[in-house]
Parts: sequence; C-alpha cells; structure tokens
Amino acid sequence: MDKYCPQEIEKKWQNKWDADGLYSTVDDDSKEKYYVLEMFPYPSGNLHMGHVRNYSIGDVIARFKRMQGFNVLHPMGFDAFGMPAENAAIKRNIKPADWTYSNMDNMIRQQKEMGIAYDWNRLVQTCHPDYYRWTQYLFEQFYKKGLAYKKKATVNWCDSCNTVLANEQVIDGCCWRCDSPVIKKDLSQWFLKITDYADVLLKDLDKLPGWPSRVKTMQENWIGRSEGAEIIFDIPAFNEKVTVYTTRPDTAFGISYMVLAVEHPLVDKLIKGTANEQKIRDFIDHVHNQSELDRTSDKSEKEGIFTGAYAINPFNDEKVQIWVANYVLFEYGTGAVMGVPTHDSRDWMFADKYGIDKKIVITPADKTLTLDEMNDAYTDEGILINSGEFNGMNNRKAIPAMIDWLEKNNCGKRRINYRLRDWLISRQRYWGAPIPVIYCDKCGTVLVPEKDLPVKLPEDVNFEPGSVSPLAQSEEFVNCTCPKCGGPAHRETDTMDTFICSSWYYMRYADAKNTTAPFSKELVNKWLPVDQYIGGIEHAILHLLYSRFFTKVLKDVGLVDFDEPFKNLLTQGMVIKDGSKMSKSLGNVVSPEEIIGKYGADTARLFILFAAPPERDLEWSDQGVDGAWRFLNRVWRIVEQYLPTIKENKKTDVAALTSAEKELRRVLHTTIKKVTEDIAERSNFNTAISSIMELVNAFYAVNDKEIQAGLINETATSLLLLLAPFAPHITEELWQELGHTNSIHIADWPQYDEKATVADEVEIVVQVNGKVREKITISAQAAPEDVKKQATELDRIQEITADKNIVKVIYVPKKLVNIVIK
RNA sequence: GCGGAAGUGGCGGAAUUGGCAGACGCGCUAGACUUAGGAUCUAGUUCCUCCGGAGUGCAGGUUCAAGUCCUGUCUUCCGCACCA
Repeated sequence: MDKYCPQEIEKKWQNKWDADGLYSTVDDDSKEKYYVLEMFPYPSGNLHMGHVRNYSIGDVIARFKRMQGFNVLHPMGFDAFGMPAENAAIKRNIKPADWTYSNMDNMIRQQKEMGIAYDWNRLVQTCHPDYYRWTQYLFEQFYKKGLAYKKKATVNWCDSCNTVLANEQVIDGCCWRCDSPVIKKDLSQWFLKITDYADVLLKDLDKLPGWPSRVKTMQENWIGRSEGAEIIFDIPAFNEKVTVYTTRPDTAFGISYMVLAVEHPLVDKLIKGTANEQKIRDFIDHVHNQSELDRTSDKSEKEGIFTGAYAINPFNDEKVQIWVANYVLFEYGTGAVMGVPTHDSRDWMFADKYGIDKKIVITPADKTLTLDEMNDAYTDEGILINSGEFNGMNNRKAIPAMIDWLEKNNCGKRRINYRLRDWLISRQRYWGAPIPVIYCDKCGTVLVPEKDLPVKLPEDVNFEPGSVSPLAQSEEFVNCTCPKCGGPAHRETDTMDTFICSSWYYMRYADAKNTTAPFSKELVNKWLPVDQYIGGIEHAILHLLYSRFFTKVLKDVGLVDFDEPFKNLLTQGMVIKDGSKMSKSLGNVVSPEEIIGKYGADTARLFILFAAPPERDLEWSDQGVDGAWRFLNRVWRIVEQYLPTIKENKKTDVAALTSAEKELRRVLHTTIKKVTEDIAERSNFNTAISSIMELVNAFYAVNDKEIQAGLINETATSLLLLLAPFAPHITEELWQELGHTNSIHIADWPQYDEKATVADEVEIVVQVNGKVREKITISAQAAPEDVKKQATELDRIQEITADKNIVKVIYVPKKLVNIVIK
C-alpha cells in the first residue's frame, strides 16, 4: 500500500485539472446557473489564513453545486489599485505596476496550490487598462445622469495617506487603512450622489432575506433615516431666516433657545460688530481645533456661547436666544437645532449649564410635571400643555398636526433626513483609475469621449506624496486639448477611490474579455445576481453598500436588469491565534504556504472548515491540523485496504444485508443526507465534516467482519464523493485509482435512500418524571401502546413506581417514554 | 444611550421542530501491536461526597419534559452614537 503523500498528488491533479479546463465555465449551457463568489483580494503579495478560509468556503459550495448539476461560475480576480503599491514604489524604487503584477502572480500561484476550482479565463485585475477603461466608462454614465459632481466641501483628510477619505472610511475619527487621526480640509472634490438612493438602499434591504440581519442592521444604521420637520425661524433684527430640522415638532412650544453649528454661514453675520464678537470668534476657533473624535464623543463637555441675537418661534412668536455650540454638526440636517430642555436630555444638560429657561409642554396623562420635581428631560409620551391650539392632544398625534400647521403658514415642512452622506471618490494618489474629465477654459468640465478611453496612467511621475495628486507632475498627462472646442485644456489629476473598482467587478466576470462594453447585457443578466457571496464582515457597509448603489444606478442607466447584486451573503469570521487576530505585529501569524507545504492543501482546507462554523471566529490550532491530517490518512488507508474489492465494482444486494451491513448502510445514507443538507441549507461545513468522520469510524468498525463487496464499493465510493468538495486532491487520486477515468469533481453528487436511513430497531429512553431511568430497544414499527406497556413493566420502573400513582405516560415516537407519577 | 450577536467539559465545538446535554475533533488515560513510537488500532474521558446526585453565565417562571420558550439580570464582543 502506498503512503498518502499530498506533495505528490496535489501538484499532479492541479496540473491535470488545468490542462483539461475542468473548471472553465461555458456560457451557453442548458443547466441551471449558480454563481458563487468570494470577495477578491488586495494583492499584498501573499495569501493569509483569512483568504484560505474565504476560498475554502467558496470552493466547497462551488464544487458541491457543480456535482449537483449546476452550471457553476466561480471566478477570481484582484482589487489591484491602492496605496501600498505606491508606498512600495517609493521604498524599493520599483514601479507600482511591477510590484502589483508580481504580487498577483505569486498569489495566483498560491491560490492554485490551494486547489480552488476557479475559472482562470475570467481573471479580473482592476489596475489593468482593459478593466479601468470600463470603470471610467461607468463614471461617465454616473456623470451623465447627474450622479457625479464636483463641489468644494469640508472633507476628511488623512495626513499619513495624503489623501481624502469617504465618510465610510473614517472609523472612530481615524483612517480605516492606517488608523491615524483624520483632520478636516476644505477642498474641491468629486462626489457620487449616493444620497439620491438612500431611500431605495434602505427599503430594498427587505429584498435580501439571504443576508445576515446583522449586516442589514448595520446598513440601516448607516443610512440613518429619520422623519421630522423643518421649522423656519425669522431673525427680524438681521432680516434673515434660519431653518432647523427636528424629529420632535410636538415640543415646539417649549423651545427656549436655538443653536447653530460653528460652521453655519449665518454666524458671521450675527456676531459682526457686536461687543462679544472676539469672544465668540475665539470660541469658534477653539471648537475648530477640537479633533473630530473630541467633538463627536458624548463624553466631551457640551460647550456653547450666546450670540446676542434672537429668532422668533413661529408657533408662539416668542423671542428665542441664538447660541453657537460644539455639539451641533453642520453636516447633518440644516446645521441648526432648536433647544427644548424639558423634553430632550441633551438640551436639559445644556440649559442647566448655561442657566437657560425651561418650559414644560408635554406631561404624562396621570400626573402633572413640575420643574422642581424634574431632574432630567421628560421624553416619554404624553399630553400637550402650554401649546396653544394643540393643548390636550397626545404628543404623537400632535406631530402631523403641527407639521400641517407649519406648511399652511409657510414656516416649515415635512422632511425626511438621512445620516448617509454623498460618497467622496477623489483621491490625491497615483495608483488608481484616473477620473476621465477635462477642464477647458471655454467649455468648462468636459468628459473624455468614450473612444478616447481609457485615460491611461502616466509613468513619468514621482510618487512622493504631497498635497496634490502625483499625476499633476506629468505635463504630458495634464496638458491636453478640449474634446469639444479643440482648444488647450487640462486633465483632472485625481484618481478614483478603489472602492469604485470593486463596486462592479462581480459583473465583469460574466463577460471578462469584452472589449466593446463593460459586459454584454445578455451575459450579465444571465449570471447575476451572485447566488452566494462570501467575505469578511468588515465590508458590511463599505463595499457592500457601494456595490448595491452601483447596481441600482446601472439598472437605472439600463446596463443591467437586476437591482440587487448579491442574493445570499455569508460573512465569515476571522482567523485568530492565541485569542487575537493574526498579525505581524503580534507575531502570531501562521503562513498558509508553510501549512500547505507540510500537510498539503487538503489538510489545510479540511481543518479550517472543521474547526468552527463559517460565521464565527476560528481559533487556529496546530493540533487541530494534525487531527485533519490523521483523518485524511484514515480515509486513504481504508480505501486502499479495500481497493481490490471495490474494483470488482459490484452493486449492493440490499435483500441480502446482514444486520451489521444494514447498520453500516444506514450510517452511510444518513451521512449522505446530513452532508447534503449541511452544505445546501445551513452552510455548516463543520458538522458536515464531522458526520463524514462518523461514517469513516463506522467503516473502520466493520473492518474485521465479512462485508459484501457491493456494500464496500457503495460505501467507499459515496465517502469519496461526499469528501470531494472539501478535500479535492486526495479524493480525486483515490477515485481514479478505483478505475474511474473521469474526474470525481464532475461526478454526480450521491443520492440517499430514505428507506436505508431508517433503523429496524431503535433505542428509546424511559424516563420517570423527566429523569432517565432505563433504556429499551424496540422495533421501529412498534405500536405506541405496546411501547408504553413495555416501558411501565420494566423491573426498574416497577421498583420506582411501586407505591405511586401513574398520572400519565407520554410517548414520543422513536425517542422516549416519560412516566409521570405522583 | 440605541441596536445586534454570543455565553455549554481541560480546549475547538455539536444538540436543525421543546424530547437521552456534551456528536465530531483536540488533549489526556489505559491497553494492543512493536526493537522503538510523537505511527497505527481498541477502549475510556462533564463534575461530585459515584448503588445516588448535580450540571448549558446568574435568579425566577411555563411544561410531563427547557441549552432551546417567557421574565428579570450579569458578562463579553460587534455596529451606531451630541444625528437634533
């Protein structure tokens, strides 16, 4: 018997599969399509265990579906633009492209060594001009639809990355990539109008039952829809108006002050020339100097200052002090809020601190509130008081009534507000897709004509980061002629956020080599949406929200017919070691290459799928890897042992089965059923593998018995088929050793025989008052009354129930009998 | 503060519909084979005061029966957070 030697067989089969084009997907196929996709990686140079987990999960699904008769699309690619390439270029004096392409080559080699069944014909690399040409094309579709625009705004700037960031890319006030603090800058930047789609992005979450609710909740929070009203206040002394946004117009009669954000354009006007002007300006400077983190943390003190100006509350014509304070955000709502201390906790604290008046306008139905008894705002439901014509109304019912009043009197209106901001996509970096825009003194902003795409990255630039994009250094790049008037013009020098590139790559796979369009409409509609998408939870908002947005816009533009990109989403957990995420700085990294070199890819894959269910974090265990290795060796040995018998290729003679054989066959068919359901319905690969292990144990258990050749053949063959999606190489090797000439990976998935899963005899538990006292073995067909009788007549049960009354006897078929006594 | 997930042996985890808690694997113990074993095979392995009892973070409840359902509570993790 040969020893199991993965180093020899894995390479052999990988080459064979490749040569045979086993995993190339054909478009015109009568079989039902199934599109399984793992999030494509950034080409850092090496795979890490997180990738191994990601691809192993996807590969099990892809192989399983293929064996089940689906036409499976399972592609791979690279999110290849991005800053590390530039940093490497600076550090090592090589071109970003060279660094990126050699990294991709290495990672493709590693992915092939894992034995993943990808269709490499469809490889997508976002940094390749054949791809980013279409990224630019899509940008132009956005622009033509009015969904891409340039504006001057206060934006997030990372000083260490030397570029701006989208809101989604700021985590706790710090850069998502390098974790250094984000500062504010006023810059003119390109945005995509994702806010136009806020409502549909929120609503269509309901169309995604196959997504984890956790991710949907996170997107819901991020979009942050709130219903309320705008109220317009007059400022008679300045002949001005100011609009506030509130979700609680029912408290409007309790307004005792209003607050403007320090950035609010009115502030300057209100304070100019007043006695306190300098003091107020100092305060504003102080707030500006607070970091994003300090200013938005609820731990930091609310600070404000009275401007000296007053506005008029339209509901009751009362004069209301106008303050400026650090806690009001200019970006949200209207940048101005009303203050109702009695019915908002934050306002209560602020009013307490600065001695501002409080007025109660809502009171619980059963008692009357007084200011003396209150030590915080009353925010529950109640009845309106001190509110003019609205007195006596329930406050919830008063909200629409008071908004109606505002609209009738032209001093406000209904408004739905979102927390979501437009997506800032300009980046002042080199290694990205250039924004295909030309500026002409005569014609203004002009798109690069489609026939001139792609706008290629120049190579004569220095990557040292500065305040402007490196592209600006290339005169050849910058200077151009206006496509409209032919006059001198210059190009936009910012590149696009790489999240743009990854917002449509999954569509490109459907038609990866198309040179006349991003993809043909027919093919994209045939393959999409992705049936199963797999990736890390860290993209719950970023990539997954942007991709949903892109899909919806592309549908509106008429490029695709579907409106959600990913039907089912599986968010895998992290791979951790010694309690924390694997990282170079902690020195707890286990290299996939090393593990594959030592044990082979099959062992690595099997361990990682077995150690935890996919959604949960996975604790790396070297001993666990040994366990997976031992298991594959057990499979190898038992199949090798029976090789001559199996080769006789006999069928099981069901009528002639002995009881031991019947039991083995029962385990076999139960396993087929369980593995099929665990993969297809639950994505619980760990329990699927554990039941295959049980099957192998059962196979070993009859090792010393005479077993009919047909059953040996059936068991071994099914075992290999069940294991094939998890451990593709060892199963292929054994499969072909058995004499099969076609790959196991295009063989049919085994079917189970329901009859074979039913045991003739079952052991049932006999309980007295819920406590297990005895076990009996009965025929599976036994009548309930007989079982109850048998159970109550047992010696041990008689002993216990002797001087007690039997109240009732419960029988759960094939499980247990419970005798209730008193 | 709001929202979500999770808490089960020495460890990773199982228990899908309320029905034997601890499948499977790791580790450990013993035995077999062996010149040898860190190979392999077999058996055992929740805890305790072990003919019995206790036990799924904690405290209650519903039920013949609760890891699973209900009420309260604690802890950990994740997301959002001065969002008006």
